[in-house]
Amino acid sequence: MPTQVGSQAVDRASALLALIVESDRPRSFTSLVDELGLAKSTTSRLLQALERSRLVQRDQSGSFRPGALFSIYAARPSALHDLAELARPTLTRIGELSEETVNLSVPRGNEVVQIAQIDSRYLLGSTDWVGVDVPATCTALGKVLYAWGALPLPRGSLERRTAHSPADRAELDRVLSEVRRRGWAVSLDELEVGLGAVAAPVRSVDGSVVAAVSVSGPTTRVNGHGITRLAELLVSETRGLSAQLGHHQGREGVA
Amino acid sequence: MPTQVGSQAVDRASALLALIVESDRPRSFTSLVDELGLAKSTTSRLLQALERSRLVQRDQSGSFRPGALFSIYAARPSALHDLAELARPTLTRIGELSEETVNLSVPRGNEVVQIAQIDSRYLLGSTDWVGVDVPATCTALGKVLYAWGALPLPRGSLERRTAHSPADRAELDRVLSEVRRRGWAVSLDELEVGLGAVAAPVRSVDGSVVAAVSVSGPTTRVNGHGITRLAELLVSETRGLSAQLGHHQGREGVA
DNA sequence: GAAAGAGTTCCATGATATGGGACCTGTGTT
DNA sequence: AACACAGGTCCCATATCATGGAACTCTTTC
Repeated sequence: MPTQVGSQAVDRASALLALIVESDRPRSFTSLVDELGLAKSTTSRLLQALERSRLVQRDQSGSFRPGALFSIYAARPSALHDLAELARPTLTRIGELSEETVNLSVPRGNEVVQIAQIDSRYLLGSTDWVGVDVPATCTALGKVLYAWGALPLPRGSLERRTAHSPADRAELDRVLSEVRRRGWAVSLDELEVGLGAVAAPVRSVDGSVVAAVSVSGPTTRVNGHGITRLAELLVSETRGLSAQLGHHQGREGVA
Repeated sequence: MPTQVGSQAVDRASALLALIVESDRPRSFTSLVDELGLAKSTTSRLLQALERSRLVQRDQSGSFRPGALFSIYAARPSALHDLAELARPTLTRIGELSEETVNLSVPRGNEVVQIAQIDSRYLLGSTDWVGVDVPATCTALGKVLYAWGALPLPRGSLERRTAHSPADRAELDRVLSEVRRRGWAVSLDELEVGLGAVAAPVRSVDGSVVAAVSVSGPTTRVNGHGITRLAELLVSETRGLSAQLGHHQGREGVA
């Protein structure tokens, strides 16, 4: 099972590029040589080619970072949608296994933005469904994003929707540290009586939380034992998704 | 001046990739073949290699889009900083030519976030300086982002800081359409008496405005004739920056 | 049902990537 | 100062690997 027939040079260059993109800090020439085991001369030539095409660039110290083409891509308004595309298989799987509604959200400013939803296994349309101004402290997704600092904590008093919504800052802090401890968040009757949700974090290379995935449904189904089952499903699936984003277990970030 | 000595295959693959990343929408196999003039077989092989490495992916219809590695990169919290890195030469040049403070901002949520600043030609530290809760309608940067829909228009009545700040929605609308007409925005004594600024938009591949660059200083220097000079400088420099992001003149987007 | 279109696979050919080693350059060591 | 060493680039003969034409498959169109 050697390299597929076809394009050795391109495969090697791509491997270099992947290494550079997936690590969270610039890579030195030597570390790349060591990791891929290629000849120095070959590595040097390939990197020069990648540099010429703006796929990598060198920082002041000569280490390699993702190049301008990546910035160009990241500046596209649609870049986040493509994250949804990447997550699609995971979301679909969660939807099939749980038979509930699944959401993928990212923080934007002080708000939680939904970028994908699976509802009885159909992925919703193309436009972002911005959270209809729901108080994020009452949602499982919001709690996850708050818990790991992906979203700035709300200032002032908390907006509540039901008697179960977190009442004040002290209660919220308690809830969030519980979320961090367990690794997932839950929201029962907090946004609306009869509505329940469980959510887990998606992490990036450097361990920071960049998104959250939730499963939600009526509390007739989302309750007691069901919650544990859903949480386990979510945690294992989001762990896989995080790995796709280059996250390595055990790098849980500082926050 | 044929292809540099070294790596034909990698250069060609990179050219393909650049084409895919810099275009606004998925590219069909044939359009890529036509544009680069490579043999179908070669193109096919190279694309397969890129696909294998997650640098490109096919959508349902078989067209090519940037692959998961790009999403991985875009999900990094630092992705926007890298935009600043890309813009650095441009900002520095503006700083040297204008001898005033230069800022690069992007919209995030409902706010304007500064991601780079040049002050008497020094680039500021690493942390984002979030706009200290300044009402964006009183700033040149804010006006640019509002004018082309990069930032959702504020709801309710406008916060004012001086007698020159836009007073109401009607005035703001008038100002914004003027901004669109001219291609740049100005703010004089609107945020603080004695403070003046000029700003111009940075556009992405699809023509949408993704960022803004401003020059600001005391109205003793930023005034009358000086403003026109600064605006011309800004417009020509941001046009160059937009081109680096893949924007082509004449695609000014729909908004 | 034929024909055009889109894309992949095959294969002989030689152009092109390869890696060893020379070479350069900057940095710390005696 | 002279020296050693690591990090990196350049050069070049070799043969491996990419190349493009053509054959082939699958799908869409008329």
